[in-house]
Amino acid sequence: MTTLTDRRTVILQATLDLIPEHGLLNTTIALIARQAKSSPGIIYHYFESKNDIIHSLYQLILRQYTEALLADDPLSQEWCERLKRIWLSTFHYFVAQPKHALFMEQYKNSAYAHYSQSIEADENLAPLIQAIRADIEKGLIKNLPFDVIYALTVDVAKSLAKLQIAGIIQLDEAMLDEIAEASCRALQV
Amino acid sequence: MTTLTDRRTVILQATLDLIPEHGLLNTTIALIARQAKSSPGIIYHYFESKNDIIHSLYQLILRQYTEALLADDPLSQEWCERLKRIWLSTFHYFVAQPKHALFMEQYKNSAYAHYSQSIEADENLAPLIQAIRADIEKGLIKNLPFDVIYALTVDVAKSLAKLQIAGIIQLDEAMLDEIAEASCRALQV
Amino acid sequence: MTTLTDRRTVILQATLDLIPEHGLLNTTIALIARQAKSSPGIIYHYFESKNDIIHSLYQLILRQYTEALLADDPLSQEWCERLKRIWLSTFHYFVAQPKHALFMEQYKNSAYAHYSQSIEADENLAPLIQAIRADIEKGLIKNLPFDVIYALTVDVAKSLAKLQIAGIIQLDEAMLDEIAEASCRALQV
Amino acid sequence: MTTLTDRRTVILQATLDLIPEHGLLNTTIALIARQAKSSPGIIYHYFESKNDIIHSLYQLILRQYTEALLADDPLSQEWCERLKRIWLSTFHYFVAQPKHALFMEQYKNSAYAHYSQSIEADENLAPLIQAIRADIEKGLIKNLPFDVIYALTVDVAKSLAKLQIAGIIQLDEAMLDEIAEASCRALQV
DNA sequence: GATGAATGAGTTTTCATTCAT
DNA sequence: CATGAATGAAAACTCATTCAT
Repeated sequence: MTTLTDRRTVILQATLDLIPEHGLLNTTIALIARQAKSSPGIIYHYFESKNDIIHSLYQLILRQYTEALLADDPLSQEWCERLKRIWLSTFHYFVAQPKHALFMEQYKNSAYAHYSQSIEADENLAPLIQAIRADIEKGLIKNLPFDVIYALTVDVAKSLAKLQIAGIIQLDEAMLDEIAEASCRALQV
Repeated sequence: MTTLTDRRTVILQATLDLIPEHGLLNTTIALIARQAKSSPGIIYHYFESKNDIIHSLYQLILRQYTEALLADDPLSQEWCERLKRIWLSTFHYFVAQPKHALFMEQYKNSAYAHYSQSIEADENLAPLIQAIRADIEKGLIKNLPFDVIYALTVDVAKSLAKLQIAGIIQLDEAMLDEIAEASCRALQV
Repeated sequence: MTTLTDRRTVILQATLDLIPEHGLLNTTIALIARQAKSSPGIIYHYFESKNDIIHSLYQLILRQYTEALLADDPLSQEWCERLKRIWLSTFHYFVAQPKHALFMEQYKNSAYAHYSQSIEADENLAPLIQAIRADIEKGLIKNLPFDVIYALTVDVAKSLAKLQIAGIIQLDEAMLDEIAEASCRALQV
Repeated sequence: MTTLTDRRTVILQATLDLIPEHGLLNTTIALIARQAKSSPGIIYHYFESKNDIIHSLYQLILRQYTEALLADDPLSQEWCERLKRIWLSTFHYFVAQPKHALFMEQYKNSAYAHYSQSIEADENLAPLIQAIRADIEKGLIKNLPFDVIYALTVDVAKSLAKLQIAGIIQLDEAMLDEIAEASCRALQV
């Protein structure tokens, strides 16, 4: 028996399947409906608008990514290990979930995400932010805005993941470890 | 007397003025025509399609950026100084040309840029790529694909420039220098 | 125990509650179902179509109005008193039942009421029509088509009732009596 | 050479031609376009929305009606003659322009006219309202709100015009004069 | 009887592109 | 060269109606 959550998920999955190839704009409701083996009308039974679908999908992916990140237990680590875990978790997550990486990129610079704000506002990341703040206060890593630290670690890992997905580069574990290691050095006081 | 190049430039500038605010999708030909104090019809005299406008604008901005980059003479520098110049030139260029930064983002994840390829293919960057290759061969910097080096320097600088433009962070010259310095350390053998 | 008539009535009442505010068009089956604490499906058990609901509601209201009209015993009156009773009953009925007045207006000029015919065809009004015919034959009131007499009395009363409902005018009993009186004079030979 | 006004008029006329038969709802943009021997897209070159078309048409018809009314010079008449002229002008206008009568009815009780207000607010009618006010002050006609007087004259005339258009009644000039005369008596002090 | 998910045709609106002037 | 009216193929979204449960 299908539940409300199931149906929503099927629609979100269909959307996720289509966006990397078609783009946000060309992923029409009709296309989503067909991919979900459904009809345009029913989509509006589960979502208010195309906007709602896109935002819901964004939230879902963000939640899954942060869960994966925290599942790797970066909180209980020493500072450099913590940064490396964040870096490597991010890279591996998006290489494993290429559609997530591609969707996030599509989303970030679309009309759907028109308000730009600090990632510090993201509640999912709260424990991580606190841990890093503590590292800064202990004088272990440079006193930089969290957005800068994020850009130097997560964004870099995500961007290399995309290059790997696209087949442009092939980074092995040793190289990855080295690059992750570099982010420690970059942030080290 | 207006030349063909002039008219094209006016149209491209109008497009650039509109996209950061309206987005690629909502920057319609009619809007561009009005901004360029022209008409929809004449735009098709100078460009084949909206696609053509977007791509031409992309090429123009890319050329201007690489010119700015090379104008800072990174080629004749020692390896770390070279990387820092690339980093700082990129940051300053996009902070000075916020519309360029915003357009590039809009472009990168749109239906217009659907083919992804290595930036090594970019002819404008050829001399820079050669210089860095030489640094690698001399064993000064890590043996990484150029795309990775690019991601660790240019992309990071561009991404921080966008945060600065958005007002989310405020990096002063000292901090910038430190972060640029960090990219040396990150790539150092 | 709920009877078929009960359920139909609940649905019609729900429809009547919604139409004044939402209009005929925006009073969707889904909305009616919710208002009737029921479901879209079951509505089609009691009515053939939305059309059927609207027409049934129209008939119901028309019947209730004519009942109220005849309850005021205009038949046994002298001609002018009769016209005044019709006038005043109509006015008071629609002021007391504002939703009925508003529905009738919505209905009259909708796609639902596309066939226009003489009100003389309305069986409910038969006794009244006969009484007025008799008045005409006795030479008491002008020899005008019944539709004209109807327009000069009932329609005017209904239209003033709507103004009163809307709060545009405030007619007291004295004024009402005077206007009703005027309809006698208007029809007097 | 066609002017902007011409094109707008053609579209409004097409709309007016369709509404009596199809109703407001079923007069789709596609239908209007076909009737105007045009295309859906161009409609939006001349009007902002379907709403805009409907409202513009309403204003146009209202203006034409009030012009016809004032063209009959009711202002320079003695009070009863004035009322009769208003009555007869209204009747003849709508019999001559049946589509106008039918459109006005469709409009009045549609989602397009959602705010109801006193007709005293209608600027076109200002001189007429003043003349009637003066009549009231001179003690010639009853002291009633203008909306009531309007309902007793214009609305009645319009409503009989519609019956005549529908072929339900056939009023000759003598009868009309008599009914118009009756509105004097109805309003006489 | 009752539910509400599902359908899909139909509606308004947009916009790149063309072309008569 | 230049204009801007005109086209028409989508797109998002709605809703009466059906039907499996």
